[in-house]
Amino acid sequence: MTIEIERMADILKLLGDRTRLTIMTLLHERELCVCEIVDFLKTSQPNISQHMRKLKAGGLVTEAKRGQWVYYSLNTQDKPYVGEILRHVPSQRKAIEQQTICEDNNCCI
Amino acid sequence: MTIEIERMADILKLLGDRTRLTIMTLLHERELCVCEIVDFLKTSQPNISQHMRKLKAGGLVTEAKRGQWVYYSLNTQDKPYVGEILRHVPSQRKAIEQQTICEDNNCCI
DNA sequence: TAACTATATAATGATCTGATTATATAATCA
DNA sequence: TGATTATATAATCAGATCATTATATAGTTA
Repeated sequence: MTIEIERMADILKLLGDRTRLTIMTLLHERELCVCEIVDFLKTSQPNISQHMRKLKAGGLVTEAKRGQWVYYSLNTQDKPYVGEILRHVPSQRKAIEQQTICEDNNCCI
Repeated sequence: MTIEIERMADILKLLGDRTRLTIMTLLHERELCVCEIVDFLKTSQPNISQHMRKLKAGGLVTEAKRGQWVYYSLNTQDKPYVGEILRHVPSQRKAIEQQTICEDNNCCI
């Protein structure tokens, strides 16, 4: 029981960071590769990579390698409260659609 | 919009700590005074006091002074996802009932 | 094979955080 | 009023966290 609280606190801590919460909200719309997330968040690739590693270690996302790209998607079926949280975060859909992903460096083409 | 994500991340960060998440779960059962929380969590009074200050600053709890005691209760009506989270934390009700609150120092009598 | 692209890892450093110890404030009680 | 109880605040510190810079790995393409 105590262990479960600890585990939940760890998950909430992962969500309690602006960058990671935004990433999770983006992934709530659709699967994305690292370079898309980098483009969207206007931060460095290693920064995103480190955050993805934490999210993966926490079991919140899964990865799928395709060619030279690594696609991340949500893995939160077993944590209904995470879905509930993401449903309450302002959607990033419009922002995603408006942005021509990878327009600068033409990644993921 | 971005501001709202920031705000949500701040709230989730508050919940992303074992001590505070347990406090919130206790308060989800009923209003409690500081000394009861101290007794339950087996930690120091200043430690709880600091956490309560953070929770209050984050708008997650409200306080009510009665005599020399300060009672805290949840203030999450406007944050439905917080209630959703707390509903998924293992209940502390039995633990609360089992424990004779303040049995050692007879506080809150 | 060499150059290029996408991603991961490592090292570093500034900042933040949680807990402790000591002290202050404020209400109650004898 | 003085002692006691409940709570808050301040100072300190070790450890965690986030971002950056530099470098490594691995797949792709010319």
